Amino acid sequence: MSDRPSKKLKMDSEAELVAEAAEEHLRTHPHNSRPPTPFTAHDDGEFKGLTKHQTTAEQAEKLENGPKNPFTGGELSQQYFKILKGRRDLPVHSQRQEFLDIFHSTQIMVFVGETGSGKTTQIPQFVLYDEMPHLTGMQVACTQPRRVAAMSVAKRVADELDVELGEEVGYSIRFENCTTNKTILKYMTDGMLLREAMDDHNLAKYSCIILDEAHERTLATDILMGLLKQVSIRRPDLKIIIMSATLDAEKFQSYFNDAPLLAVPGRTHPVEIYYTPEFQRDYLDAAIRTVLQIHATEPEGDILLFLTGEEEIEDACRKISLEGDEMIREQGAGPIKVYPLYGSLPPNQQQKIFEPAPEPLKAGGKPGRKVIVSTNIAETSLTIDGIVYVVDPGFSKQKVYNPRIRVDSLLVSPISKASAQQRAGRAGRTRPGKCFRLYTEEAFQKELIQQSYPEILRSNLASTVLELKKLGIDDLVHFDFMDPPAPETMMRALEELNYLQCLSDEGDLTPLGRMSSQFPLDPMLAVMLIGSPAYHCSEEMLTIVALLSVPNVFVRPASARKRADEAKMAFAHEDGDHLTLLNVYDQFQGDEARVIGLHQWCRDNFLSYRSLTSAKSVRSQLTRIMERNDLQLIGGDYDNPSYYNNIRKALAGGFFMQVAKKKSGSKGYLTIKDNQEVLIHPSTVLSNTSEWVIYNEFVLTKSNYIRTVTNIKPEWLVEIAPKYYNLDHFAPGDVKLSLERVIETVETMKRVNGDKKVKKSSKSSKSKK
DNA sequence: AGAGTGATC
Repeated sequence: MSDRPSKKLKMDSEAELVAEAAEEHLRTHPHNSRPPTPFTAHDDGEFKGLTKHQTTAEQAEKLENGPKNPFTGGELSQQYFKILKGRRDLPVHSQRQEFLDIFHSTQIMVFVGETGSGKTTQIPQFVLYDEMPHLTGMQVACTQPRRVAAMSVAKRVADELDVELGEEVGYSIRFENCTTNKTILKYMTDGMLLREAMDDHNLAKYSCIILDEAHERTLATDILMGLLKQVSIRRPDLKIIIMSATLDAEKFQSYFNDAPLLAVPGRTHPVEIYYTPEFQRDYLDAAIRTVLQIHATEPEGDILLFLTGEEEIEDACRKISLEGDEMIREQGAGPIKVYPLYGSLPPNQQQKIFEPAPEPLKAGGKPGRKVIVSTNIAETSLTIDGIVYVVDPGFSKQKVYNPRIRVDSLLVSPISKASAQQRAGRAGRTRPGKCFRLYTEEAFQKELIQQSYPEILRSNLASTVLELKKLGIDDLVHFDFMDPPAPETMMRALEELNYLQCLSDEGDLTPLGRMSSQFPLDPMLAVMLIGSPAYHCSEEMLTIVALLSVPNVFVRPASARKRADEAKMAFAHEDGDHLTLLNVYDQFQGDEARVIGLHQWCRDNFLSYRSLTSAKSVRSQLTRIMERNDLQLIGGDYDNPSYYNNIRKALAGGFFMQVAKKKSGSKGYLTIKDNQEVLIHPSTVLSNTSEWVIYNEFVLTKSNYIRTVTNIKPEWLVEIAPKYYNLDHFAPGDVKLSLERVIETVETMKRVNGDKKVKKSSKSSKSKK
């Protein structure tokens, strides 16, 4: 508390910065004329006499005790007091004063609260009582990695504060802004806060920003941390809290200039960990045996088994069910019910995991047991109460990005220690549990890495780099990432954005780049969309882009693969998968589907209702952004013979870097520039005769595949992207030779046509067939 | 010839 002269000096410059921030705030929020700090409540409200950043836990608790709602002045309900009692039992409550002391003493703090500590619901409320945003006109934001979490926590906290959801407490997620000008506490997805930051570099409307679940290290969280570190200098009045679930908080502390830490214990039951004595060669088989053994020998309680993917899970479910039935017949075991759980499962089937375990076969008989076989989704996104046994083979599918060949792939890889701990914790939510790890203790100690690699190290960064540029960060090379991505990944992203003309040769944002950054899309797709009015097909391109940014619309259940493939062929377009997607959407929006009912129509045609409806929301969001940017909404004339050609040209305008050429005398293709040998993914509708194709993605599974492909003409490419198709930069080979011939032909045609002058009217000709 | 962990704007 000593006021040394040096500090005094610093205070002065800080005051200047505060004034600057206030000015900026005034510019963007002219209605608010209050200085950001210091602030004492003088009006007759409940907070009268309290000074911001000097309140105590006692004062806050007194206000919480009523009789009036301190934030609205309204009456408090019975329900409120009932919940308040429960809140006071949460582990964080006993450390409220300790929290406030640190909060007051520092601009940035790290808060570690393990499962059950109450951090997500309580800490933001602690902040409210100290920041008094309802009196200062500022807001408190709390970010979550997932939409459902943002929504459900906001609802809970609205109840705890006895206010209507969307009024004082609200949430903001994509497609849904549930806040008003009364909102003082806003739960939001981290991606949403990042979007806001792109238009408001100082996040001027917030007086405190809480990043929750920071340990998950999502791309958005990582960028926000880097951004907030910079904003904290420009806005000394902004408080920042980094919340994490793991004890591995030193990394956050040291990143934020040795920010102080507060750790609060969680409230979970102990979980006993068992390891296998030796390495398991076949983890799938070991997992199934372990589940059955638990069922045969362990007391009542449900089982959660972690596997890596849909097929593996469905397979395991079948086997466990079969063997379980045999155990009932032969050993008199209790009944067993097995449920799969993975992301692409329809919601009604996902819900089934919450059904109670089966009843004993006869009264007083052996208790029934529920077994859930799940992907990582049960590690973070979904919590299931009643799990007592966890079986953890130690693997998950993880995204890996290879910048050299620009390939995203999903690899089955060993999980991290943190993940293993998280999985084990799932057994202790309702009572003490057991976790069976199907690897040795030595492997756990020596082979598992501490934390999973953050997403930023495993992703293509094209959209991230564009976002950073839009955030006003010019010097990306020296941007202070918590974990800096590989230089090669950054270079690839910069290069790609330059070819797309989103960045100039100097690395500055171009008007096209600025516009592209407004779309929640991969820059390639954004550029394609922005360019589409020139080909008279922005309506069609909106549909295609929307469908490319939702999960696959084609459903292919293992039990009906052949019928599903036939259903798909009914939508097929001879020129490829993008046009096939367009056909699907047009029919989804058509009369026949409406008459049958969209759900039924989707079932009949093996299409995902969920994906198609979410594509519809994406499409309307993208349409609004097009309108806002005065981009023409225009659909082609279906009867015009060049209708599909225009769409294919527009596709090439975005995908000109993702092109493959058929290898002569082979079923394979070569990607241009990289000369990677690839196959067209078996899911395509395209026959194997197309010479040149553009592809949506390059995936590495059992082989190198290009997926979602459309047949194009090479002369379009050299016209659309002459810079990229500068052949000096191509390695010698088959592709280069073909391109040289193409360019030669194009040049010749230009020369010949140059004399004749191309007729301008050709575009408007609507010749009917 | 043969196939999708999870999430987000």
